[in-house]
Amino acid sequence: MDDDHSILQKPLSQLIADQLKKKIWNKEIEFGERLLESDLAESFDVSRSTIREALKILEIEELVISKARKGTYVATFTEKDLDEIIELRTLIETTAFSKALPKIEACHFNALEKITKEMKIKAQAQDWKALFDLDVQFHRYVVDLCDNSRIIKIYDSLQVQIRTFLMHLDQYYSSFHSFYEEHQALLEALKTKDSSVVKEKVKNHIVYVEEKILGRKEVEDDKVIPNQK
Amino acid sequence: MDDDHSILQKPLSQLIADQLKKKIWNKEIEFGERLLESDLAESFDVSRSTIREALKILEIEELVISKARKGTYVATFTEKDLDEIIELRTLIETTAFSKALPKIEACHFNALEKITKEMKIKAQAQDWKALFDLDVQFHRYVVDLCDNSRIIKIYDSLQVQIRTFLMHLDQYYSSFHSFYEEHQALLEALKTKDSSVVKEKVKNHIVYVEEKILGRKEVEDDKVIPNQK
DNA sequence: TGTTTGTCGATTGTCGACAATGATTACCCT
DNA sequence: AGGGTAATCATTGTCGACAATCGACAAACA
Repeated sequence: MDDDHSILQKPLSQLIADQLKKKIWNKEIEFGERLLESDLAESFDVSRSTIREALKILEIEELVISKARKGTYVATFTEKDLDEIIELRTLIETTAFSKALPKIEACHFNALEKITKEMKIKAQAQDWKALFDLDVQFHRYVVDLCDNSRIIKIYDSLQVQIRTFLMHLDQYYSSFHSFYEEHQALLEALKTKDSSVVKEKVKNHIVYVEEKILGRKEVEDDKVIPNQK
Repeated sequence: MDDDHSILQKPLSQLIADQLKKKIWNKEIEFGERLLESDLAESFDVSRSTIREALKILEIEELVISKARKGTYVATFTEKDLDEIIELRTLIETTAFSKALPKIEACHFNALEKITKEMKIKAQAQDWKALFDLDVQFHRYVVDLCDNSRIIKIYDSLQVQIRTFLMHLDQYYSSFHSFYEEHQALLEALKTKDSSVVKEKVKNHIVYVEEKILGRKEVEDDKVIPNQK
């Protein structure tokens, strides 16, 4: 439907990769599904080489995995994957926030407050998608101040994976208002300029997201989460 | 070694990628050098498509960076990059070690002790290359127990980058014996099974490596080992 | 009947050629 | 002569075809 035969400034393979990503996010392509190069080439009306490059891009983003001579498949997310992602995100984000702390100026607080206020509006409008975008924006804004490109890159990679996972959930378990309050609290924590306070709040926030958004209860030693449909 | 007209079980592009990696490590290709697809294709006697795939593989490993329509270049390592890598390595490795702690059994300690003893031997033989391999082996062995594939993957990626950097140093500034002692101490720390002790020691160890191996601080009684080749 | 082996189709890997784009040079106009 | 513009050249992006390999099915053998 979206014809991209307009002026292409970006490589075609990149556009294809983006479209494929959207298709995965829109559940037009399921987890674990095999991505057949020839079929994709036909459906996108490009050559297989281009598809190949697009798949390599998605592989870098860890959205697909390809095994030699066995094809490439959309990455699957098990409970274990989710645990890993959350653990890593906690580690990376507490560090990034802590590192960003001394660099935060008034202007940054203003930007963050603007985002938070926008959240309040979208929460009242019950616009989940907008809220999610604002969420990403908020966290990414702070992480970006941490001055370590590798940490930022890892965060982005995690964000893509989280988004992919969220998009595949049938329903979200969060209340709109508490979502806004959470980020308000996060902002307040940042304003204390106290590293340990911030770290604690970030950790707390991620646990909150885990429990509320994903509908998980307390994390016990054994995983007792009925996730299968 | 060089002629790959034997039975290839792996994709040609992967072999090329490996060879390119070696070339970078052997300083046959310098940092920041442009990798011209047509030249590489000719020198490896394969098609440009294959070279392209190989470069994409190296891009995933972050050994090269490619800008659209501007070519791909060998990644450069500035002081800032080194700082970033060390910071990230400290974060990842303290976490991984700490997570691995409860999973370490007697058999693991045996394996680690074996590695450490081997280090002592190689230290006496002043075999730097073997020592370096044992070093990687030691750390990777523990990290592997942390039960988070994403953390392991990040660690591997860092290791590749560190190796790339080290290979380009003209000389090392470490004493062989202290190198062995460091890992012995690391092993002792692990045996305490105390998370904070381990984290502290790992942090300390990485700083040690930074200062000694990379010569960021002057070291009094150590030899300077020329980096052959 | 169960196992091995050979053949075939499907799919990925590799190739060389063409197209699009960026950089460089040569040229023209004032 | 200088600055801007058009021709050119080098290099990456894309293409369609061929080759190598894998998986499945069928045939031969015990």
